[in-house]
Amino acid sequence: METARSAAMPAYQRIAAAYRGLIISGELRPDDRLPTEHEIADRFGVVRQTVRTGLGILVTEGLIVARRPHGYFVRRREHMVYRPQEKSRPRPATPEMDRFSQQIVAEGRTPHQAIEVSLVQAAPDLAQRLGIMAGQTVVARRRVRFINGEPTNINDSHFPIDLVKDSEIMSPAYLPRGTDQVLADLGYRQDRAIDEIFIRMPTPEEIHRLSLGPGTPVAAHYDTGYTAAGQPVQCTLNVLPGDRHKIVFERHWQGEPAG
Amino acid sequence: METARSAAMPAYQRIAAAYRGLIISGELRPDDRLPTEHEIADRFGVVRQTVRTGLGILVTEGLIVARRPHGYFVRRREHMVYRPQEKSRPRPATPEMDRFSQQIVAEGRTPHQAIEVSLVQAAPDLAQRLGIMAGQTVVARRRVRFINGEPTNINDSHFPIDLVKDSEIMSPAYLPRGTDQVLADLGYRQDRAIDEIFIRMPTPEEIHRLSLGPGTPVAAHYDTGYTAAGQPVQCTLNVLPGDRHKIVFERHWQGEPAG
DNA sequence: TCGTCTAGATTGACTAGACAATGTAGATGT
DNA sequence: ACATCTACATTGTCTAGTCAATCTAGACGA
Repeated sequence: METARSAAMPAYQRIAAAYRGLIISGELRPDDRLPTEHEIADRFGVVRQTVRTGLGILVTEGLIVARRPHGYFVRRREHMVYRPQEKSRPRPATPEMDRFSQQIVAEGRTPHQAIEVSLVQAAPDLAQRLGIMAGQTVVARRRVRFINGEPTNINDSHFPIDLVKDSEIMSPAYLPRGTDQVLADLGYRQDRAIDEIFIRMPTPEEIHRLSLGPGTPVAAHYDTGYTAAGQPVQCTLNVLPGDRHKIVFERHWQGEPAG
Repeated sequence: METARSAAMPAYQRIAAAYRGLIISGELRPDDRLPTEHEIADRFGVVRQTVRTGLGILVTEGLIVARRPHGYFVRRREHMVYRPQEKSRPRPATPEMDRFSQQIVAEGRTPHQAIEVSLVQAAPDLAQRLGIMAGQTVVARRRVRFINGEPTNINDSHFPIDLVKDSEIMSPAYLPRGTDQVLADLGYRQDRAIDEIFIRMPTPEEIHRLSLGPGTPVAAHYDTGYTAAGQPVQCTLNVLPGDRHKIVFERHWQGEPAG
């Protein structure tokens, strides 16, 4: 268990570096157990608290998890593919499922979602994207999507209330047509969207809704849809935990043809 | 921002929640100073170590930074816009600058980059994307991009050595044409790319190259380019610190025209 | 056999200190 | 006036414990 720069680094960092190395090199594999805090403390000649500080780093890096009273285990991660581009393709003709559910079923897994509709005051970030004043009322369709019973991502759609009041969008029921089609039928067909993705640590609310462990960063994906006239008509915030997703899209070259 | 569950929550979480609330609500603004650990300890009736645990959470969430011996400060963040789509547009006719530098100069800031070329053995993730065996040699053009003297992102391009040996790509000099054009001139014109974005905490190497503070997640953006024949010819890993970037792209609807 | 209870191992939270490291501001000396 | 030094406040690292919470495996009992 060599430690590189041993002398210069504080003990807790040496401990973190040692086990990080074992994990990255593959010597410790997913679901493998680390020694107990007491054992590590003895090996490195420090007290338990120092070990905790070191392992705490690896926990916040998302490399290990603590399971009391079993010990620390190397974390396993598998990524669901998230394709923002798919949203602007015509929806396949299976009106009883949205794209998310279709993809999950195609992967042989079981989707589930709970929709909740509420009226909220637009936070500044949302208001700016929807072109309204902060604090104005918007309709929020908030949902957490589950795969095999586990919360996987957040999908909160927001609409200016003037556009959708009295429409189906106000109903917490699942809309087979999709909200984009409902908006189109109301005369607000979208033909352009701007996607913005921020990388950050989750808020406590997000941690709660997604049952996130510590050390899990998220991507916050704002999808703002515009009509041909340039009016923003919806803004959806997708929150994707980093340990459960990869974002994938494809590009084809514009300009002179290949040859 | 009520603290809810106050009684049930451990003290260090109450402390974190309290100051998190002050920051999110805007009561504490960027660059504002928090009370000292001792003061907070007195206010909450705990010892300093408990305060440190609580503030440590906010540090790893990226909300505050500690500056010794001045105290804790609310972190300021501004995002550089990262547009993966731009890469597949024809390059504007300013051969002395790449797209990154062009964008930065247009924003009135000063770009800088240091390129380093080396031969490395392909790690499994890279090998898979380039369609070669893990451990085979690839050419790596590694660079850290700076804005106003501060490291901002990592851009490491990788090429199978057979394709580029003896070409300009082996030179650590800046290539005005761009590596894509060099590849095209060698007969490997790309016409398609797959983008994959992972959200995770940075490795120690990335922390070092980018001088990242604690609590900064990154987006790891793999850009793999293919020829018309479907052969992967380059794989670039961009590492974007979450506190300095937002990823932006735009979609236009396919399917029936708007109306 | 089957359920229940208990002891034990392990992580979680916290106390009460000590000393080190690091900038700053003020004191000091020339 | 200027440079240098020093005291100090603050965070960083670490020790040495205590008690709580949680889950398991094995003992025990009906």
